[in-house]
Amino acid sequence: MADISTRKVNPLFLREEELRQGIELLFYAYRDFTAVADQMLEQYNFGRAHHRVIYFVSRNPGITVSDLLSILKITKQSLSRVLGQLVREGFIEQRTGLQDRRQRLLTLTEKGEALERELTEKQRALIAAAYREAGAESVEGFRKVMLGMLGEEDRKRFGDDGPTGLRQRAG
Amino acid sequence: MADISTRKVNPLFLREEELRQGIELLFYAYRDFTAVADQMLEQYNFGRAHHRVIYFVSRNPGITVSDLLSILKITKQSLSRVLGQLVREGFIEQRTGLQDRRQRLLTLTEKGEALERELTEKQRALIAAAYREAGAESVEGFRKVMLGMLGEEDRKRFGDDGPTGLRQRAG
DNA sequence: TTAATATGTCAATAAAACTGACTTAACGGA
DNA sequence: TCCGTTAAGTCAGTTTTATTGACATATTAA
Repeated sequence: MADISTRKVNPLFLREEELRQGIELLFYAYRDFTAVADQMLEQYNFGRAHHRVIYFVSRNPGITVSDLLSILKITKQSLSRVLGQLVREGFIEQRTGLQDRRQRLLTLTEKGEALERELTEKQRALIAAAYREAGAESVEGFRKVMLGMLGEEDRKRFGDDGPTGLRQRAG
Repeated sequence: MADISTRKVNPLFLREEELRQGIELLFYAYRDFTAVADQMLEQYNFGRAHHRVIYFVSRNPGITVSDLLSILKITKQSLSRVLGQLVREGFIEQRTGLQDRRQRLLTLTEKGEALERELTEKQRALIAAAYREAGAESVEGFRKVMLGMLGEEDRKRFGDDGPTGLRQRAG
C-alpha cells in the first residue's frame, strides 16, 4: 500500500487505490453477506431471489407486484416463478386490492414471517457486529457513502415515507 | 417509521430499523454498482463473472488460478469457462510459473487492460462521487463498517501485503 | 365504450452456475 | 528414483436462474 513518500509524490495513485479498495470492499461484503443466508435457503430449496421477495414483502406488507418488480429490477416472469412457489408453499398471501381490484397485495403468512426472521437473522447479526465494532460515528459515515451511491429513486426509500419509501396501501 | 415517541418507548425498534436499513443499503448499492458495468459487458457478450476475473487479475498481476478461485469462491469449472473465453479472445495471458511450473500465472494483455479500465471506470466514478459527496470522515467510517463485515481472511487483503493481500509471484 | 393498466401465463431459450470423475504435468519428501 | 500430493484443465450431465415476446384476463378511468 501507499507509504508516506508515495503519498507526497503521487496523490493520484492514492486516490485510485482508495477507490479500488472501495470496489473490493463492496464485492467482499456483499459476497459474504449473501453467503450467510444461502446456506439456510438451500434447506428450503430456495435461492436468493426467494429471500429478496420475502424480505421486501416483509418490509412492505401489502406491496403490489409491480412495486416489488421496481425494487428488484428483474422481469415479471422471473418474479412470477419465485412468487408462485412462495404462495403455493404458504409463505406469502395474496389479497385483492381494495381501491384497485386488479392489484394483488402481498403479505407474509405467519410461516413466511418465521422464515424471514430466520433468514435475515444472520445478516442482521453480521451488520450489527460491524456497526458495534465501528461505532456510531462510523455508521453515520457508512450511511452517507452508501446513500451517495444510490440513484434518486432509491434514495427516497430511506426518507420518512415508509420503510422502503412506497406509499403503503390498505388491504 | 419510528417517530420520536416510539424512539423513547422502544429503543430496540430503532436498532432493528437501523439494521434493516443497512441491509437495504447494501442491496441497492450493490445492485446499481453491478448494473453500470453490465451494460458494457453485454457489448462483449460477457457476464459479471468475466468482469470479476478481469478485475482481480488486473489487481493481482501474475495471480495463480487457485488464488483466483479462492477470491471468487466459485468452482473450477465455472472459472474455467470464463477464463478460457478471456484467454482465447486475447484479454488474458497465461505464463508458466518460474518456481513452480505447474502454475499458470495470469496477467492482462494490453487489450485486457483497456477493457478493465473501461469496465471499472463507471464503478469508480460512482464510488468517487459518493466519497466526494460524503467527505473524508464519512469515507473512513464507511471503510470501518465494511471491513467489520468481512471475515478474517478477506480483511487481510486490505492490509499492506499487496493490493489484494496475496503474496505476489514472479513470472 | 375504449385505451390503458395490473397481473399472470405460455413456450422457448440462454447463461451461469453446479457435481463428480478423470487426466496431465510437476513438485517434493522419503 | 518412487510416490503421494498439488495445480490446472477437461468431460459429461445437470440445475438454477434468468431472459424474451406474445398473449389472456380482469379492472380501471377517461
